[in-house]
Amino acid sequence: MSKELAKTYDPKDIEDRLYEKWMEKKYFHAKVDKTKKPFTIVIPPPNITGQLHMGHALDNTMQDILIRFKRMQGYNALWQPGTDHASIATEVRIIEKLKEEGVRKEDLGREGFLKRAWEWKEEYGGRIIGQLKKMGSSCDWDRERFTMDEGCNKAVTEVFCKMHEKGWIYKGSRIINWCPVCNTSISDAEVEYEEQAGHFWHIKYPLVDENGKPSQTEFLEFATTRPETMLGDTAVAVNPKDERYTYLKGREVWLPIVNKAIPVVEDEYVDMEFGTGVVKITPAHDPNDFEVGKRHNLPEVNIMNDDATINANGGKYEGLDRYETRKRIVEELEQEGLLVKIEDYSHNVGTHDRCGTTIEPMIKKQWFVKMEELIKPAVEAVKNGEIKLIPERMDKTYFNWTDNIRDWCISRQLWWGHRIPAYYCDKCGEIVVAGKMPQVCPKCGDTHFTQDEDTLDTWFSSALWPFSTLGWPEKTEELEYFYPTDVLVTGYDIIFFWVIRMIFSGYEQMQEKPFHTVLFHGLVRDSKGRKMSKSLGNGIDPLEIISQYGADALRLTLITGNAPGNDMRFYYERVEASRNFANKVWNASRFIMMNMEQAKEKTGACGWEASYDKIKEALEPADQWIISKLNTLIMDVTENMEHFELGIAVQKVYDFIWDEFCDWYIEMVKPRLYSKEETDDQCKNAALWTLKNVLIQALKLLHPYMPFITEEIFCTLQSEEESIMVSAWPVHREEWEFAREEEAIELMKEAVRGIRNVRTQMNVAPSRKAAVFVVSDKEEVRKVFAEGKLFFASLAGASEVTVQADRSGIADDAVSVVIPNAVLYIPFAELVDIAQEIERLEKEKKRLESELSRVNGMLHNESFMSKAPEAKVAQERAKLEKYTQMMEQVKIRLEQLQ
RNA sequence: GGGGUCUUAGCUCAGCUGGGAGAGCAUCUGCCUUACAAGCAGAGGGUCAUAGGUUCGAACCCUAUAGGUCCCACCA
Repeated sequence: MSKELAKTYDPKDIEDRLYEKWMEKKYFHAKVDKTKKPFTIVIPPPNITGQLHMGHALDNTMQDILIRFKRMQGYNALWQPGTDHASIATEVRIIEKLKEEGVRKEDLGREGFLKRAWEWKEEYGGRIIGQLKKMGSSCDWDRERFTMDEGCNKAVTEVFCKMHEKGWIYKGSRIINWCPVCNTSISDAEVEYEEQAGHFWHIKYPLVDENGKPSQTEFLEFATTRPETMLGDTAVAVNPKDERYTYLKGREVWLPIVNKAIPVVEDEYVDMEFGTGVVKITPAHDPNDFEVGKRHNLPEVNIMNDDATINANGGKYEGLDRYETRKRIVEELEQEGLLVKIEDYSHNVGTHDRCGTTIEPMIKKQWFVKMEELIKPAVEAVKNGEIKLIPERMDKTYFNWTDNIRDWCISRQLWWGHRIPAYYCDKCGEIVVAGKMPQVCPKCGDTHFTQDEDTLDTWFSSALWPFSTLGWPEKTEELEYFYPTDVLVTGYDIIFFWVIRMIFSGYEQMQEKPFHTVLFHGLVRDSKGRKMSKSLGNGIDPLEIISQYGADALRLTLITGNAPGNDMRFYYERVEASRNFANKVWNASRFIMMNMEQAKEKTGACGWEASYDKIKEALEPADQWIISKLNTLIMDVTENMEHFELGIAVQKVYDFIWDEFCDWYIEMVKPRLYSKEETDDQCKNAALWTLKNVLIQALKLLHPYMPFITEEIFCTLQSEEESIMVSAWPVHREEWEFAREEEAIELMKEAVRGIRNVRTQMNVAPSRKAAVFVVSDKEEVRKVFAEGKLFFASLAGASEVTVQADRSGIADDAVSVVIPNAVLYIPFAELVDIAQEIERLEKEKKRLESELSRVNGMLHNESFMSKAPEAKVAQERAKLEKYTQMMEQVKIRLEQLQ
C-alpha cells in the first residue's frame, strides 16, 4: 500500500482534493456513445441570483445519488447542468442595487440596463455553480447552459413562432394580475393569496327614479372590501332567482361620486346567501366582474394607472394612490349618508410572490398561451403512466391544476428576459411574429417596424429546458441520444410552474415526453418546522454545515429519515449522527488496513489478495455469514434504488456497516487476526480477504450517498484502482448465498446476547471472564459452537468454552441461558442467588408461554390454516417447534433449581 | 368551498405489495476492551389520534370523527 488513511477523519482534508481529481479525469463528462445506454437528468436550473440553500442541497444530493448509481451500473450517465436567468427575480435585485447608486432603470435605458444585467450574471452566475461543486455534484460541467444563451434563445423564438402560427399563442385584452411595484403583469401561478385583516364597507347606492334622478328613498345596499373600485363600477348585479329583487328588473342605480346611472343586471354568479345578495360590478378591476361584464356587454372603465394611482377616469381622485383614494371615498360616502356600516373582515388578498405587493387586476393587452389543446397529452401521459410521479399522490395535485387550467399569460413588462419576437408595423400597426425583424409589412408594404417591448415569463424558457439544453431546435446527436431524459428531481412547490409546462412542451415540440419519472422532494424546514426564510433569519447555510461536518455528512442527513415528497426538519444533531457514521466507516477501514499491513510485515506476503475461488476453501462460517449478508444487502439496496427509495436503501447500508460488519463481524475475526500461531496464516488470510472485499462492496453501495469518504478509502485500500465512481456496481451472486452458515452464526449471536445480558443483570465486571459450557444434544449445534469457540469466547467474555452433549460436570447453581437447541451454563465461583435465578427463568418461561399461545392460536385457527399462504404457516410451525423446545429446557432447568 | 397529507417511544421521524412495532437523539447502568469515547456493551420507554368496518390476520385497506399542516379556488 502506498498510502494510508489519516488517523482522524477530517472531510476538509479530502473533499476539495477529490473533486478536483474527478474534474481532471473528466469522470462527469458524458459523450454520446451508442454502445452504451444513456441515463439523463437535467438539473432544475438554479437562479443566477441564488445562493445555495438547503433546498438546493437536497435536490442536488438526490440527483447526484441517482447519477452516480447509474454511472456505476454502466449507464452513460449525463447530468446536464445550467442556470436560469430568472427574469423578474434578477431584475428586481438589479433595480435594488441601482437604487443604492441613486439610479433608476429608466435612466440607463433598455440597453444600458441589459448591460448591467449581464455584468450581474457574470459576477453571480458562477457562484452557485461553485457551491454545487462543494456538494460533490457530478454534473457534466462541460455542458453547462444558461436559459438566455444563444441556443436557448433560439429555442424560445422557435417555439414562440411555431405556436403563434398554430394559433396557440395570441395577443388579447384580458384581465391580468398587475404588480404595481414591479410594474409588470404576472401569471396566475405567481399570485400568492394571503389572509389579511381588512374591512367590509356596507354601502348603499340610490336607485334611479322615474325622472332619471337618484331616489331619496330607495336604496340598494351591498358590501365591498375595495370601495375605491366604485369609480369603475358599470353595474350592480343580483341573482335572477332572487325574489327579493325581482322588482329591480330593468332599473338603474345611481353611482355616487361619479354621478351617473348604471344598470342593474341579473347574473347567476351572485350568491343569494351572501350578504345582501347585491354585488357591485367593476369589470376592469376584478376577474369575476370582468366575466359578468362580458356576459352583459358592460363597459370596462379602467380607473388606474400602472403604479396603482387613480387615472383621469377617477375624476377628482386622479393622481391619488389606491389606498388614499379608498380612505377619501369612504369619507365622502359617509358625508353623503351612503355608508351604512364598517365591519372588520378577514379576507384573502392576492399578492405578488416575489415582492409581496397586493396585485391589482387590470385589463391589459398581453400575450397568452392557449392551454386547452396543449395540455391534453400532458394529462394523458400521467393518466396512462407514461410519466410517473413519485410519490403517486402528486397525481392529484397535478390533475387539480390541469383540470382547471386557464390560458397562460406569458408577457412581462420587464427588460431582463427573452424579448417577444413580435414586430409592429410603424405605419399600419400590423403584427408580424418572426425570428427576426421583418423587411416589409405584408399589409401596407412599409419597411419600418418596432419590436414588442415585453419579455417572456421566465418559465417559458425553463419549459423547454430538457431539450433546449441538448441542442434543440438543431438536430444534434446529443438530442437524439439523450432525449427523452430519464428522471426529473424537484420540489413539489414548482409542479405548476415548471413540471407541467415541461411536460406539455416536450410533447408539443418533441412529440415525446421529456422524462419518464418525476421524483419529488419536500421542503427542508428548520428544527421548529418553520420554512427557512430570509425574513425569519432561520436559514441554515449548507456551506457552513459542509465546512463543519463535511459534504458527505450533509448529504446523508438530507436523504435519511424522510419519505419521498415529505417535508423534513433540519437538526444539527442529525448531521452530527451522519458525521459519526462517516467516522465509523473511516475507523473500520483503518483497522482493516492496519491488519493487512501487519500481516504483510509478518509473512512478507499478501495472501488475502487471492481471488475468491482461491480463498473460498479457507472461509470460515463467520466469513460466509457476512458475505451472505452482504449479498442480500446488494440485492435489497439495488432494488430500493431502482424504485427511488433512496432513504431506505442507505439506511440498510448504514445498518449493515455499523451493526453487522463493525459490531459483529470485525469483533468475530479479531481473535483470528491477533493469533500468533504460524499455522493460522491461511485462516487469517481468509479473514482479511473477507474484511477487505466486504468493505469494498459496502463502500460501493455507499458511494452515491457519500462520494468523498468512499473514494478516499477505496483508493487507499487498493491503490491500483483509479476511482470508486467509475467502478462497477456490486451484483448479487448465487455462490455467495450461505443459508446454513447464516443460521449458525445467528444462533451464536443469540447465545452471545444471552450471556451478555445475564452478565449485566448480575453486575459481572467486563474484565471478569468466566467459563462457559455449551450443552446440546444436537451434534450439529455442538459443531457450530466448537468451530466458533475462539470468537464466541471473545464476544461472550468467556475464559474458556466447553461444548458437550449433557450437563455432566456442571455445577447445579450455574447460571443458565436457554437458546434454541442448546443451554449455556456459566458456573461462577461464588454462589449464585438461586432465588434470583429462578425469577429470571420464570420470566423467560412467561415470555415463551405467551409466544406459544400466540403461535398455537394461529395454528389451531382453521381459517388461518386454510386461508393463510403456505409459507406463512410453515414459518409459524417452525416457531412452534423452536419455542416448544426452549420451553422444555426452561422447565427442566427450573426443576433442577427447585 | 375542493383536495392532499399528517397524528407511531420524551423529541424528530422511518415502517416499501396487510403476516410478531423500528432508527437517530435524549434517559438509565457499566466500560478509556490495542479501529473508533464522534466509541463499546446492556436496559427502560409505544392502547401505532378516536370510533366503527373489511380480513384468518390491520400501524398499513375502507368509512366517520377530532386536531395539525399544505395546496388549489377566491363570496363581492
